[in-house]
Amino acid sequence: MKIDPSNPADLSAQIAGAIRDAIISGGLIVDERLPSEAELAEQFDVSRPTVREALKRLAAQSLIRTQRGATGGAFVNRLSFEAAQPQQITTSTLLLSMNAVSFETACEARYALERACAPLSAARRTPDHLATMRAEIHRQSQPGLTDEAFCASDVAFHRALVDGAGNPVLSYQLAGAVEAMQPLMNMITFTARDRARIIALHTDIADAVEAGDGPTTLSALTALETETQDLAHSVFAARAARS
Amino acid sequence: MKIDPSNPADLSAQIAGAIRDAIISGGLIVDERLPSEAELAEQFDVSRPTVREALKRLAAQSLIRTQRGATGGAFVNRLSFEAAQPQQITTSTLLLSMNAVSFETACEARYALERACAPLSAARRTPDHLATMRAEIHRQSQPGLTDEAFCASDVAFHRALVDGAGNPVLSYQLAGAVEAMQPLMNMITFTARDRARIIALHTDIADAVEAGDGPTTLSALTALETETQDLAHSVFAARAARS
DNA sequence: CGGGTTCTAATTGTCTGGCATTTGAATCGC
DNA sequence: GCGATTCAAATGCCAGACAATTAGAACCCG
Repeated sequence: MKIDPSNPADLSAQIAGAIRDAIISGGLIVDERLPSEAELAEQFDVSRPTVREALKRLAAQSLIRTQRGATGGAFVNRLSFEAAQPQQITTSTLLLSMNAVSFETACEARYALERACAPLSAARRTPDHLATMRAEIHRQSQPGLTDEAFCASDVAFHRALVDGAGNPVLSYQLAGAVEAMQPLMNMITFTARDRARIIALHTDIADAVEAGDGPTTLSALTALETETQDLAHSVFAARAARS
Repeated sequence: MKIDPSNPADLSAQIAGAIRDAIISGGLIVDERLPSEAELAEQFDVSRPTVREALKRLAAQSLIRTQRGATGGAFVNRLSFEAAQPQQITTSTLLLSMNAVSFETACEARYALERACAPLSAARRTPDHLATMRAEIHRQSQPGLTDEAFCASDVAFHRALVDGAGNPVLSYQLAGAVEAMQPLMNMITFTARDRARIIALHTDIADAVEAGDGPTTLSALTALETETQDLAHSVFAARAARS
């Protein structure tokens, strides 16, 4: 692991990159302890604060964790799906909000990905997943629910559907796509009739999943996408006309 | 933006979190300049190195960029899909390598997601995407290609397919799933006959995409998944028997 | 008056040295 | 032997300073 002092890039970035490469390539294995900050400083011929900045960069990506005390130090983290999801969600949310992605594009992506999970979920979902879906449908039908709460329940419903596929890779990827849509969905006001339609389609999906019927799940999801797109279209059109 | 000195968490982590929240909530907008390190140190009542550690954490997530000089400082980054992809790929790769995800699970997720893009790609791909796919097929048929190069070309082919959908959200999400599979694919040795089968299926996919035929693209993709799974199964079985 | 040059101030990047805090382990007393 | 104490190692944090970079202001000269 070497760095180039004449490189215009920050030393801390170079050091972080070197350590990251070592982790990715397998040179450093999970739970292995890195040299102490003082030792790293000597190895790379930089000061301790510079090493610390590099370690903070890695900590921000959950690649390492630090522990104080006698046997403390920096340790290579086992990157778990649970730990990676919040980061994934944050990044996805910011990507949508900062890049003027249209509702249409985001919605299309989300439903396309969900349809990828639907047949698997219909085949493998546990009773738990199904119970979560039913519970969220019930919550959505409560009167007096705010639009935000309705959207949050919608997200929970769809995440249960995705998790039902029993594939952690899919759950991880979809978490970003599904959660990132929430701020966009929150821009929509749902009338009672809109909610009733959505709840009916959710029920169709839950029924199809319960029956293990992949194709019906797919068509219900597609109907829900159409419904959502139409709803968003009319809401945005009305808003544009009013202003 | 406030921090709690008695909080057991690192001050730099708290500060980074406070600034991150400000960015997510819209309190700080794209390209806005943050206060200088000295000013932030005063605001949060910490030292400059601590502020710097916080800023490095944010820089590691591409949330800010820094610039030296008179009008320099830290600026809120516009998180672009291009900038986010390498991070997404790194994380996905580590998730697979560190969590003993089976080839089967990863492969299933990848092809499920790809199938989500396939109909869209068949409908919208530009001549560029098609040309890339054909070029990669051609490369794959070159004799003397190493297994690594073959896999890399395979990834490029599939990324072109995904990008053909013309949906940046999908491309972003899929980049992680497709690229992360490469290390797993590299564990497989491809015989000439294996390659010929894969190339034939790639050609089927390219033909279907060129014809704008979504269903055929789907079935070709499914055939490719089956082929890949069978291949991996036999390779791993042979390896297990030998040892 | 215009254009190029120099100067200056602001800001980040880095270093030195130090102290505080935490925490496991060794040591000592019983 | 066992518990309490001490110790040492490591991270967390701070103060101050200097170097490097950069944009703009001031200045000089034709």
